Amino acid sequence: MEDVAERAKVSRALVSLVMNNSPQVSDEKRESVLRAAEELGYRPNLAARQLAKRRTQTIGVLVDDLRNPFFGEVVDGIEAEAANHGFTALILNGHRDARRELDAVETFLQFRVEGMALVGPRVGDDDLARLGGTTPCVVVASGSAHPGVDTVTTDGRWGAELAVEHLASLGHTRIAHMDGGSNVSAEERRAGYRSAMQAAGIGDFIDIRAAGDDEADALDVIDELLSAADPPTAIFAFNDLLAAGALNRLDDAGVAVPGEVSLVGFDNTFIAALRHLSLTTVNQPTLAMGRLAVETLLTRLSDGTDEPMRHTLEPQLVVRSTTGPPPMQFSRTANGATERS
Amino acid sequence: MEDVAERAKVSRALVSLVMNNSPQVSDEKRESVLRAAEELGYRPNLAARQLAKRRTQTIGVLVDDLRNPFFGEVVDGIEAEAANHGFTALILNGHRDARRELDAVETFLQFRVEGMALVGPRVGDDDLARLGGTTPCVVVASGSAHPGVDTVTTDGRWGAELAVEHLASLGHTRIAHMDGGSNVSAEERRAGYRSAMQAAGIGDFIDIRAAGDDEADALDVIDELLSAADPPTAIFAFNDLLAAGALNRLDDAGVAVPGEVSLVGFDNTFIAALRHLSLTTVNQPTLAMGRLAVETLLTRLSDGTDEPMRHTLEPQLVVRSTTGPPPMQFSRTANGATERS
DNA sequence: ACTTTGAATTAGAGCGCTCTAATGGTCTAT
DNA sequence: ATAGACCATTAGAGCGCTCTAATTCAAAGT
Repeated sequence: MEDVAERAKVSRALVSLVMNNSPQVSDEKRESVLRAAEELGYRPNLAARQLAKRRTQTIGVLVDDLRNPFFGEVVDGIEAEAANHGFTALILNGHRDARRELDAVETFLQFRVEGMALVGPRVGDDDLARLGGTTPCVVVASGSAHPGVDTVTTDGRWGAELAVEHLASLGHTRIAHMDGGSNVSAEERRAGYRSAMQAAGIGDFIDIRAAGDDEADALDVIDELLSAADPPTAIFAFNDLLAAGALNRLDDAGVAVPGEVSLVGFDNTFIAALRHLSLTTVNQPTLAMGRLAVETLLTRLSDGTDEPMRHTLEPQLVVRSTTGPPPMQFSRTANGATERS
Repeated sequence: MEDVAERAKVSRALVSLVMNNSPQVSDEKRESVLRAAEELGYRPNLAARQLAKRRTQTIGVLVDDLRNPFFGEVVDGIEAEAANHGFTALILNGHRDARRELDAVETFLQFRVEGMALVGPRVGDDDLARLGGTTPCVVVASGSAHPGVDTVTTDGRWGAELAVEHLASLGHTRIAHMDGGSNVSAEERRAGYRSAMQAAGIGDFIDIRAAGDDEADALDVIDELLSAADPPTAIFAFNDLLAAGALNRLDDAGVAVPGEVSLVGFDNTFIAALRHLSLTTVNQPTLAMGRLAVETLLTRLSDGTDEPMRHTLEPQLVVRSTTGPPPMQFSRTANGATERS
């Protein structure tokens, strides 16, 4: 910078003004500074700038898993909106592990990011609240009951209800749920599953199996389910990846979908839309979630509100080809009872 | 930091030493500094540290597209290896656009990253070389002919050859290639396709169609291909996503895979492994590529070598269920000519 | 002519840290 | 005792920038 100033025969301060394109610089000087900068290949040092400015114009984005396209889409939304507001998004990977998430957050904090968006985090509520105290922090796609943290989520309970209602309306009664295991948003979907099962009058059949969020997590659970005394005729899976894994295993076992078992996923990632899977699923408006996350952060930055901000978006059932009526011997009779024909 | 020093009744310098856990600090002082830091919730300011240290211990990772799980896997490898060496990986998204990639690189440069890994970049060779001059820079999964840049790739030519050989050995002669369009690695795979076609003695049937790298890019091309005068009996697609899109469209059109048309993808992403797609594809060792990318960067940082480093990894054909012999009327006769029966 | 106004420019302190060289202290060798 | 060696600790400059307040200068007003 020194050099640039010298070459353009101005002061360092003027160079700084030009670099931040301040309006109060004469065109003449601006030109000559820019030229000098160009010639010297000068590029402002972000660390120094941040230090002096005492702000970083940066938000941290923690992603649970880069392999899951769902998160990719959310992050796309966040990045786009952040860029709109002149912020840079720093992406860090949580690797589906609470400890590594905490490390990443620590890194963000040392970077002095102005806000953090945690996309599908696995850290507990108390940790979240502690973090939120330091720096604005919004949890995306994961939900948190803690009053100290802002959230942007799709209504998981509602989404689960949509899935179960859909299955129930097709005539299913034995609807099992492969849940998200330790995943934070798993609880909501479990609750939705339960309430919808009750509401449909088939609460007796509630069957929740601990699974996970990855294709591999589905395998054992499907085996269990198939070998149960009264196997389900429909399965509602925590997410699309899990559903895809389930589909694999069902196929292996020679079980027809939706002929013998119906299957519903969650997220509406592009893999659900692949014609050969054609998975019935619940859509989450990923891009909107990303945008909203950034807006929430910015509001929090300007406002001094104390109350937590909760944005809950509407899920949407996307019916494709993995759901259909249950096989005949399990279909529901007129009086609502289930019996073998 | 001032406050911590005061509270622990030591100098700022000592706090610095503790924070960088220097061995030459007495246990007593170390304890009391750590305690003071804890009590005050002190966290070193990374920007200040980087400025003073004149190094950032950071590498920039530019990803072409966060939605493509292939890139997610490569980035996972990079992050893991970077962490092993005490580096933080800054991830930025190129959004499949050369201009935005350049912006991202500019950001990296301002951050003074010590090295950059460009994963599947679309920027041209000349731009790459210019960047590489400033800061060590390795191109991953994209290839570059320019002597000034290091690369880590899977041999795309070989991979394409494997795909075509496989199809040819099944008896296909009309093998079309849906290429990667403007994608940098598209050229290599085109070349491999060509040479393998020639080698198999079916060079006359070479048919390359400009497509892209996304499911959507496949649609029109498949329509074209199907309505051609002499439609192919096999298609080699630039990547799995494109192949998945092709599968969709073929299904729409009522074309049986592999009954009427065989299909091969590239990358061996998890979607290829999904039983319902069960896509024959060419594997790229993603994790290894990530690790190797970081190693290359580190070597470049320590060594003062001038010559470019090129790591070319071995592709592997993964045969699944989208490939089979061509339909009877197109099968090859004993003398190697193709004719309708 | 002289002040007033305002715009363009600059000097210089300070952001929070690290690093070099200097300082003080303890221990052994002479 | 005294010098030398060695360790833990500290003072203070400096990293590359921004920002406030001060300065300069030209045009306008009286």
